[in-house]
Amino acid sequence: MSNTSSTKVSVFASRVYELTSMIPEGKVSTYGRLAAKLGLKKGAQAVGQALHYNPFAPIVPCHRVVRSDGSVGGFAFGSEQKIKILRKEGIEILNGKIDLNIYSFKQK
DNA sequence: CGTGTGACTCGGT
DNA sequence: GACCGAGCCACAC
Repeated sequence: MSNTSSTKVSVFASRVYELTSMIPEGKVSTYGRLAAKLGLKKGAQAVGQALHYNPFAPIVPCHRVVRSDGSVGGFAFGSEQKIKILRKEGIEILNGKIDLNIYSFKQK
């Protein structure tokens, strides 16, 4: 996903997609965690925007990124869809919330 | 270059 | 638990 020649998307966004695409199936990550990996411990919102503008919508598993409190957060195609997909991947969602203690994907 | 906005997060009420 | 306000960051105007 690295934009080598053209600058369709910002470098920041490219990194976000890269990190997002490496999330394994059945696991999830949070906006804040991705931001931290980019060196922006408080740029969770910026990460969220990058995913919102996500030109790789179906390619990048942006649905595996949720809020730090376990809420599914948002989704370009609607949070309902997001939940559906996550459940399909084997993630159990109770009350629109995900058990981060079980499904959170932490990589160093 | 200043402002507003949002798929965020945290702390207080 | 829900609502609110403040802080942070990238991006569009």
